[in-house]
Amino acid sequence: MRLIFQAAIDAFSERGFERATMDEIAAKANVAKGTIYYHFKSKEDLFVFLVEEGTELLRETVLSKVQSQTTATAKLTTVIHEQLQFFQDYKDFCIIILREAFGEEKRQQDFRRMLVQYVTSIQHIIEEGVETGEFHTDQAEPVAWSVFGAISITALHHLFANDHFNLVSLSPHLEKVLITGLHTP
Amino acid sequence: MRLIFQAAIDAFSERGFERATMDEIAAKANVAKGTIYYHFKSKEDLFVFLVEEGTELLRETVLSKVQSQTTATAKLTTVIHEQLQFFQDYKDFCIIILREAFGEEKRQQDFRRMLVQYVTSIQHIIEEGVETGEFHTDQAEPVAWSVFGAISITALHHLFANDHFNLVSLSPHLEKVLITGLHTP
Amino acid sequence: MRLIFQAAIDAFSERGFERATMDEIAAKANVAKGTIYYHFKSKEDLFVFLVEEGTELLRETVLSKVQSQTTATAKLTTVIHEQLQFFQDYKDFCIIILREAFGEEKRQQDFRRMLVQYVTSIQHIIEEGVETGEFHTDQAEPVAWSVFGAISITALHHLFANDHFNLVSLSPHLEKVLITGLHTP
Amino acid sequence: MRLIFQAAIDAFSERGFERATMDEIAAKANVAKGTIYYHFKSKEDLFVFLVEEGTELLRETVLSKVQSQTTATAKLTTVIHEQLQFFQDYKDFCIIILREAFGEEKRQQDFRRMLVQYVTSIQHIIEEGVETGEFHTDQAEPVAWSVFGAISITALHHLFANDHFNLVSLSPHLEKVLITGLHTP
DNA sequence: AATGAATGAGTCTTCATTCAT
DNA sequence: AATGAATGAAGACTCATTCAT
Repeated sequence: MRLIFQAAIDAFSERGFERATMDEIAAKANVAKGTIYYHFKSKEDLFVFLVEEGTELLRETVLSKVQSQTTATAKLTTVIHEQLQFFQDYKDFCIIILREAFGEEKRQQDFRRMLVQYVTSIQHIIEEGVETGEFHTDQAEPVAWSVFGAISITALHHLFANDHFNLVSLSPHLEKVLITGLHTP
Repeated sequence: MRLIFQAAIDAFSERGFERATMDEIAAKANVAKGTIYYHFKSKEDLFVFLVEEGTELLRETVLSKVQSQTTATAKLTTVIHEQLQFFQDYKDFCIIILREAFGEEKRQQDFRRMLVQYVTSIQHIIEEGVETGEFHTDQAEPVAWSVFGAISITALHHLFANDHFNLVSLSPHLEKVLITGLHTP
Repeated sequence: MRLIFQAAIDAFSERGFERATMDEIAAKANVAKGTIYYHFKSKEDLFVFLVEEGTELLRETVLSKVQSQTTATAKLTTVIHEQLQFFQDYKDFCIIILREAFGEEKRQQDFRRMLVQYVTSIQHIIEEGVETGEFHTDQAEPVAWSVFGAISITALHHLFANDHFNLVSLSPHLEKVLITGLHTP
Repeated sequence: MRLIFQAAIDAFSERGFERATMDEIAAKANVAKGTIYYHFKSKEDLFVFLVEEGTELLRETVLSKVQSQTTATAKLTTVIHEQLQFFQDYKDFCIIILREAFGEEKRQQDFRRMLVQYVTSIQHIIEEGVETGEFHTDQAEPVAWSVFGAISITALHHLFANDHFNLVSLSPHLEKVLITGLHTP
């Protein structure tokens, strides 16, 4: 079961949902193909399960660290840092996120809903910052997506451009852009 | 040819490279399947051609407007505005960009190379701003990707969340995050 | 598996490698098309496997009978007789042999290599006969191919000219030409 | 027209009737595909025309030389020599002969009929030899096919085994086998 | 006479899913 | 619980042939 799970992450991230085959996953997991169907109703089912677990883990991992921070600024800094760390640890999963989150398929809509949950948490941090006077914006939603998009795409680019890049080292530069702003004070 | 081109954009953006079928594209274009193969060597070939044209158009559209600006700040503002406008005009293509830009397939690598060209142009603007003293950062590359990622993902989210959303209205909020910074002055 | 094998021999000999279709073979074998692909990687793979088995069988069948003969003359007579018998028993396969043995495709080269093995065995018999003084020639290779060619083409012609022709009855006439010679003593 | 003819021989011998494409032939002939259809009704038509011309040429070439010989032995020797020479000169065509002469397709039957004409001429020589007392056999037909088969297959083997082999040098060895016989006198 | 863009029927191949064991 | 042989629907691609120019 854990073997199948891991094999699926592997296969889906390496080749995407469509190109990954059940044979491939079975081989990676060292089980017979039928065994996968014993545990999961379908390929889609396996994929959705896996994505659910993944986004859940992302949310928990990042937000648990956030809670111990007091200021909104510190919280947002933590989000940047922890999301980078997560992408580093689960490179494969991070690829899946951006590859399969946009589209009209039911599965993609479900997936987007999970993502929205996560980004909404970021949005709450920003709204909190606005209330405390730390941040300044009147539209927290696009800002939250910008934060998420900036972190994700930057991470993804560096992962593909440079196999063993240390994503966390990007942290200060992302803080610079997203929190301080590019403008010279 | 133009019919095939348009049909392909349609199909690929609606269902992604894998799920879109040549039959589907042929039907949308109102030509026989063989006709597509008369003009393009393969599904992949058609896709690559289409993506090349698209990124080329994105680069030209955005950068032509940028050139008339004098300050780096004005240029970056223009990038944000024009890229949003482009995503609005070519919604379908913008979906393709993020869906198919990351992966190990040759096609995806080619695509990434084109994207890098575009983002490098953004990077140059930022470097220019650092030289003129407008901007402050010592790592223009991740910053450029952050800018691109923030715009793209935010645009994509709003396109899927709200069919007829006016993307350009996001412009000021993205400028706020990316240029001014979230922090209250 | 045996069903597929037999169906393939049938189809390939009836219509040749190119014209025979996997649908046809599947239908003849009474299995789903996918089943063939479960056992063989491709049409080519199936064909090569089948040809390998066939030439192997030809060699074994003919040469096992040859071994019990003592003189080279008796051995060559046996080759003629047994090869005719084999062509009679495996008419379909004998058609394949001459149809697909010459050409530049990899498959045809592989096939030729197998054929060469068989003909080399004939060549050894001739060389043996030369040593014992029974035969007289200084170039055993073309002689061996002549023997093989004479038997094969003659058999093939009679098979096509006359559906139920008894090939083995050709034996004495082939011996006459190939061993005794046409010339009146 | 001559260009198309030559291109077709090229293509058909290189890749066989099925694999050779009209596009390929058109390209080799440096004409548009439509032009071929202006001159020939179909691919089959082109092929049949070409094979007819070829066997016709083979028969004429070989038999014209034969006529000037007086004894049956000399005639048969000439057949061997001239057919080898023909195969040397028209290597490509000789490949086609054996590849496409056996099968149930109408075209293959037509083709076989042409071949039968040629081999019948050989048969007549043998019958003549029997009458003059030069040869000894009571079944001229299989003998004639043996002669044809021995020459053809031996030639074909040497053509594929050795690109620039001089086929005519095989002449004495084939005479040895087919006329004198292998047996030591 | 010659062209070459367009066609669509026909093939190979893949792969998620099922089911008897 | 687990297996893996069998399935067949679906999809990419090929290519002989046509026809308007």
